[in-house]
Amino acid sequence: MNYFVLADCNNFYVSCERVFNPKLEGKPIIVLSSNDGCVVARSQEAKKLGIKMGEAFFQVKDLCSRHKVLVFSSNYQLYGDMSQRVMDVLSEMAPEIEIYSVDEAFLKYPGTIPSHEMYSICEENRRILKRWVGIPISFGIAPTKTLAKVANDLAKKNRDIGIFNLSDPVEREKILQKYPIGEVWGIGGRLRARLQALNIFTAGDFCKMDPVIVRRKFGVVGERMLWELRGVSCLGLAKSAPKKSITFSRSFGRAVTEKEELAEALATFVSKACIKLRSQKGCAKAMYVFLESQLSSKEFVRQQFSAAVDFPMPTNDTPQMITAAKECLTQLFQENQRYKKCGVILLDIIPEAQVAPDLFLGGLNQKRSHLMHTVDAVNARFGKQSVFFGAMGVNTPWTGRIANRSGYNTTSWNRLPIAKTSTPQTRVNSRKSSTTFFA
DNA sequence: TCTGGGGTCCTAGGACCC
DNA sequence: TCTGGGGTCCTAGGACCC
Repeated sequence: MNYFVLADCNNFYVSCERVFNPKLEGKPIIVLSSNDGCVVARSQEAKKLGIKMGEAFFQVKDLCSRHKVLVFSSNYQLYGDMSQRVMDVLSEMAPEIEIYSVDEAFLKYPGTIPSHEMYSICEENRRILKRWVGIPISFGIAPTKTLAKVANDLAKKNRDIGIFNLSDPVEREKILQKYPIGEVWGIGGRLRARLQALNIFTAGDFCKMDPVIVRRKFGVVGERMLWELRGVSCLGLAKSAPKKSITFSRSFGRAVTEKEELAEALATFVSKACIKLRSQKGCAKAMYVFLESQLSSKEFVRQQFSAAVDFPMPTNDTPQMITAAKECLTQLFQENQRYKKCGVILLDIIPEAQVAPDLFLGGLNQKRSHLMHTVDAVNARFGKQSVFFGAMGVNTPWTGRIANRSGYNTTSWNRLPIAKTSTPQTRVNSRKSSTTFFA
């Protein structure tokens, strides 16, 4: 038996904002999604005010201004960079690691370590991460990944300690008996409803079910969940694998009606998706292009139009894909539509090395491939979009709202925080904080 | 006025093959 | 009269995750 430990950063995006602006400690803070659409992260103080995850911002705006909630637009460059730092440190700490999301990782330790010692290891890891990176983190310890998720959830409920050990089977049984089934990792709204209809309300109830029946009613996924909750590990650490599909899409800041603007947006998304594709040394066999328009301003209903292209040879060539995306746009575009969003998805991605030369088309175009890699190298060295394709346009009138974005404290020399030494205590201030109070 | 963005896995059913 | 059986691949859709 091994230990699975789920390390999960507390209120990650909020914590990232706080690292470079300590004045934010103890204040209610929320971070919004792209386009300042809805709430994607909340500090404890904001949670206490009743602001829900995923709630539309305009619906809580008044509440925010009444309680002086600090509102940030999302700053993915900052969060991505901070995530990298956290994961680097965690990788040093554990024998094995699976980076599960931007703010979570599963760690695996050998079962020979005594349970109480696992606890001490996590205490130490927590202390180091806070000190080295500045991000508070919680640990859940258990014999399976699903139980580690439960343990982490319990750790978060007592964040001063921030660690919960669910290794002891007797104690575990008592806890699972009270743990709502809908909170279990892998149980969404639909499955919860189906389980409740069978009088299964807690993880403990579920554990008592017959595996054969669970298999029949809920498939392999259900049965796996059952054994995991019973303490039998079915899910190992996933190896980091190249993406099988890459999506790039955005909602617009306003309705877009011009075909040219859509073409520029699509070219931009294709270009970004291709950079990601080449960075994992992949080629896509197909591309899917979609546009979304709003049916009416009263109801939140969107209509989607899509087209797909199969490439004669798998490719990662940006100009070729931009051309293909433009052809899709021509098929899809309708005058007098008010488009709110568009995007591209690169599909059926295979490793570059596996692209078989075609009898008639030949192999990958070496010259073009070299050009693409040179463009990527220039942009990596001199900053994003030092070189870009004309088709992407320069005005980007379609970009979304980002009213309150913090600085690029970790990724731009011009935005480094300044340490003031004139005051008795050294304080770190962000030079150009665009934080605003809604007052 | 205003509601994000990016993924994965599994299953069922149809097409097709021998 | 009587119409097999087994396998693979592909796709769409469902469900879930952060």
